[in-house]
Amino acid sequence: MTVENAPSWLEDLNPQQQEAVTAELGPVLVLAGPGSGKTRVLTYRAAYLIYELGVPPFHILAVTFTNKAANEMRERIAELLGGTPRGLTVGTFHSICARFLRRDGDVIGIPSNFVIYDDNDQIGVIKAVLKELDLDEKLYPPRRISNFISRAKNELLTPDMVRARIHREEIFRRVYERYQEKLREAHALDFDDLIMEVVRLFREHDDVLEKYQRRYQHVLVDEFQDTNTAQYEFVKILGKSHRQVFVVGDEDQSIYRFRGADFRNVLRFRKDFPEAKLVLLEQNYRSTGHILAAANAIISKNSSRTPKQLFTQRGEGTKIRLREAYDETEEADFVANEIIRLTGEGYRFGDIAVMYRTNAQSRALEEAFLRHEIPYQLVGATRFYARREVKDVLAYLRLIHNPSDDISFLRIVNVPARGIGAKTVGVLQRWARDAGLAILPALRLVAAGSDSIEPPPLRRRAMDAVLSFARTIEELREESDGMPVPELITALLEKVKYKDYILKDDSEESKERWNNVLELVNVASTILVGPDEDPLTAFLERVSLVSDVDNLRESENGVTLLTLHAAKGLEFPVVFIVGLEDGLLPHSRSIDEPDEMEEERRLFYVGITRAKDLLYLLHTFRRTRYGSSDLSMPSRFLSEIPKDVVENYSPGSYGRSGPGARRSSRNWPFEPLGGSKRSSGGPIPRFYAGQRVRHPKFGVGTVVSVVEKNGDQEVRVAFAGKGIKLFLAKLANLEAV
DNA sequence: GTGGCCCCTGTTTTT
DNA sequence: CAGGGGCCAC
Repeated sequence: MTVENAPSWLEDLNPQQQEAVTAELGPVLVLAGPGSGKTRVLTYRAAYLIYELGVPPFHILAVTFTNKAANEMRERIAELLGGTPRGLTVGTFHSICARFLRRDGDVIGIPSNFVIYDDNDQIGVIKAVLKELDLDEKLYPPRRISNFISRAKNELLTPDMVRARIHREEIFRRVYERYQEKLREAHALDFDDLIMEVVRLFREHDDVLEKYQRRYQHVLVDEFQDTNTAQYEFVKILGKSHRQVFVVGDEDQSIYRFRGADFRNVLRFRKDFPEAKLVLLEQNYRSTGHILAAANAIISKNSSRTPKQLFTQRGEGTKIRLREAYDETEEADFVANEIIRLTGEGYRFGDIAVMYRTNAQSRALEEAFLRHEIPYQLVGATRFYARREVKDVLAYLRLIHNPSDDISFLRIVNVPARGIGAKTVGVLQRWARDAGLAILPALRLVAAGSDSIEPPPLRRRAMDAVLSFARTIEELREESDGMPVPELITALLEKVKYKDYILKDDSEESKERWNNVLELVNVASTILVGPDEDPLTAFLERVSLVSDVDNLRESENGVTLLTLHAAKGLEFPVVFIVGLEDGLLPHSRSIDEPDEMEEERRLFYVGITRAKDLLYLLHTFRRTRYGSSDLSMPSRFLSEIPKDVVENYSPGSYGRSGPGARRSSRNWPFEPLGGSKRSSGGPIPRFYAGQRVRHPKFGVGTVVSVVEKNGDQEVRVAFAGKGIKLFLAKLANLEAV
């Protein structure tokens, strides 16, 4: 098949896109810049295989990283072909692997009703292990250990394969070992296991591997630069026999290093599939010229990349609007006011996104939006599924589904309170462990009067409470078989009197909690269950594997608030990026590591390239972090943007020229925003406690305290009748009297 | 065993 | 600033 006789529906692709879509069978690597039609190429390729080459959809596997991307791909393919092709598999790495394991995991000892442990569950298991091994959480922080374990698993390393170089790593390794046993006992897998275990399944069982290779003769992968070693291996093994592997990615948008992603998998791919056809997509259909120029300038500073030069035919467009606000409150206010102004120009709220480096930054924005009555939707942050009440209900469901799930057992054994305290729980844990069983299954044996197990050493009262709890779960389990999940949730809420527990006072917070529980019932009723799936299994799996962006409703007319990470793959006519300060972007944790710095730069690049028409870049003069306010420096990345694509922007109605307008910094190539009165330069006065000073507005006062900060002084001055005011020596026009 | 208070600490990004 | 752990009083 060549481009010349391509069917008409390929005509809306540019030559490079066509080249990729109609590439001969065999491995294909598409390196696609932002906005160059990456997803389009992927969906057209799938459609092309089916429609032109007559490949049965059954033989196609398309893999993405988020459910949202998977759904989009499925829909777009359906649009092209006029209906969803039967048997086509589209899903995330995690959901696909979970499915494989439910079906075939038994040969490597994975029960088909396994639960998926999330982050918090993992920490819970690690803490339990630390207690068991009598290790101090202070010395061996669970968070670190979980990262350690995750990193190992992403590299496909089992505990015995991890080589510890220092004592501490050896401890981590042992915790990993015991952690893994505990997961197995609980019939649980964590996120990383889903991938790693499938790879193990494929490696250890040729027959299973061959079955999947025969089924999936075409493998398509989106966002290939985000794969970690385990995911790469998954793709490689599956494609080994037929080599029909079509991957699309962009090294410049690799922003998940911290969770094991390695964009060098692109290079590895070229080595493992040397015959791979390489296609570069450089034409950008999204952004205007100025925005693209900034993006190109930023990313070209990175050393490890395949040079690409994006171009657009959209014209130069509006210059980038750069602004400094005094602090995060003013920054948010500026964004809000500007959004209102833009809606007057015909933009809709839904056209606009505000992006930031850390979730904590969303707060100031939310507050401003509430004040200005701007509708918004927040992606991520305090996620619905992380809410306590939601997790409680899910723990009940998980325990019903899988009685060995000790983490869920521990979570709810005393929720609502039923007189089973920490001591009792401790006894139960030790007792079950010695018996080599999970807690609930062990209790079941006791309840059944089995003589294969000694009852736990508990007092009568505690024992009764525990057995009653076990019976409750057992009854729910019996009643629930095959029951639709919403009904099951309702039944269990009733049975354990969860509503009374949540609504024990009638605060707003309680009501909101209860609403969340009801929302969960609602979610359960919207989940699609396949014909051969158990409803509860399906529900729990969908819920475990949702990502933040999955919940983004594009149809809704609200401003989108999201992290730069969550923004990847999206586009908006108007984008605000806030908090462009050293320490935030680039993040302070990355500044002394060159590789990390390159990743921060890519993150900025991803943000910039989300914008179609208007891009606003904001930073503050001072920012409150961890409760205290510090002076901030503009992000060093800002100085990498060519000056001629930036407009120093100050909208008419909002022309404040606060202290932030003045700055002398080598980071700072841009003209200050107008209005500065204070002459720059000249010696900055030094102050000391007890000194008498004069302020132009407050008059004469006494210095109460002086704190040295970032080369400046924070001066507290008491004024008679006006209280104590805080100033920065460099800015406030304080003079010694 | 429960609930409340206080201190302390650790603060990135997430399937 | 906020979540968690430790400690205390019921």
